[in-house]
Amino acid sequence: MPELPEVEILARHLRPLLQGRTIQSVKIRQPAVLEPTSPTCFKRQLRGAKFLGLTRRGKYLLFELRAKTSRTRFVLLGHLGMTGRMFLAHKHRPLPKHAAVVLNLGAKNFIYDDTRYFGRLTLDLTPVEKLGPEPLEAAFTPEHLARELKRSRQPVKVKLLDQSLVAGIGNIYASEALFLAGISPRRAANRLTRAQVTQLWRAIREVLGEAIEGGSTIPLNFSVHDSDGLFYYGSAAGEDDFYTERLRIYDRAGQPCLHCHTPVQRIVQAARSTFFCPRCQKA
DNA sequence: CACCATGTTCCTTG
DNA sequence: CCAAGGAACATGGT
Repeated sequence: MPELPEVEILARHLRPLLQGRTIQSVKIRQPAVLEPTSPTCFKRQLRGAKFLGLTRRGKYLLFELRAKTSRTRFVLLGHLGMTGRMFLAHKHRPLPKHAAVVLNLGAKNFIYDDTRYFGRLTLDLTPVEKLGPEPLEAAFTPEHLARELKRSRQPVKVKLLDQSLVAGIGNIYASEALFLAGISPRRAANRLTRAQVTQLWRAIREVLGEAIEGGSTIPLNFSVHDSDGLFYYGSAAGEDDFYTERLRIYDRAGQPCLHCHTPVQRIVQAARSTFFCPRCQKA
């Protein structure tokens, strides 16, 4: 469940579990997720390396490691795509069907599982260089947002998915932020008023911040104890209901708007679903 | 069989 | 060079 808030929650969860652990061996079951890094290069670099830290940038996870022989630091980049999960599990647990990469840490394995294999676990860091500012940090200002939106005639909803504008907003939170800001997703990015830009800026931060808080304070939303007593990100029974209950507009087509009870509309923009209230978010 | 799915990149077109 | 649109990637759920 990977947009910025979910990735942030995962990073906070994994950080203390990985810190100080050494990779004993590496199993690659789906080489495509390493691209453009080769399996040979990947194994050579990771075997014997130790986890020093873990940070997040947009929807990416940056695993900081120290190499075995050279003692040099390097970064392993992770991305969950649409269906990726990363978690620790006891070494004797059977691997999930779509486990793409398994890092043996001794008693436990670090598993990257991804049904559709759209995600990445790679040594290539170039995607991170193209990202815009972090939406919850000081570099993301209303002025930045205004300047970037001015350059585009695309619908504002589509533009919010551009990771070079601001990093971490995905299809769900784009709809959520526009709903909170009371702006139509169809409005051309460069035609928002100054007041709307400020509203949108505020809404983006509120929606993402709230999702991190909500997800991180309620254990059921993000983890469940497996038979080994280990945390497991995702796939908790009842999680989907819980998760969607927190969303105000996404996936609510036909249901009454929480503000005015007008039926929520679903439209398609850039081949992706957008949800909005035609009354609260007028064009 | 149809359509839908939390993402990104590549290719084409203008 | 840039903006914008669409296909591709691969698998599963309804």
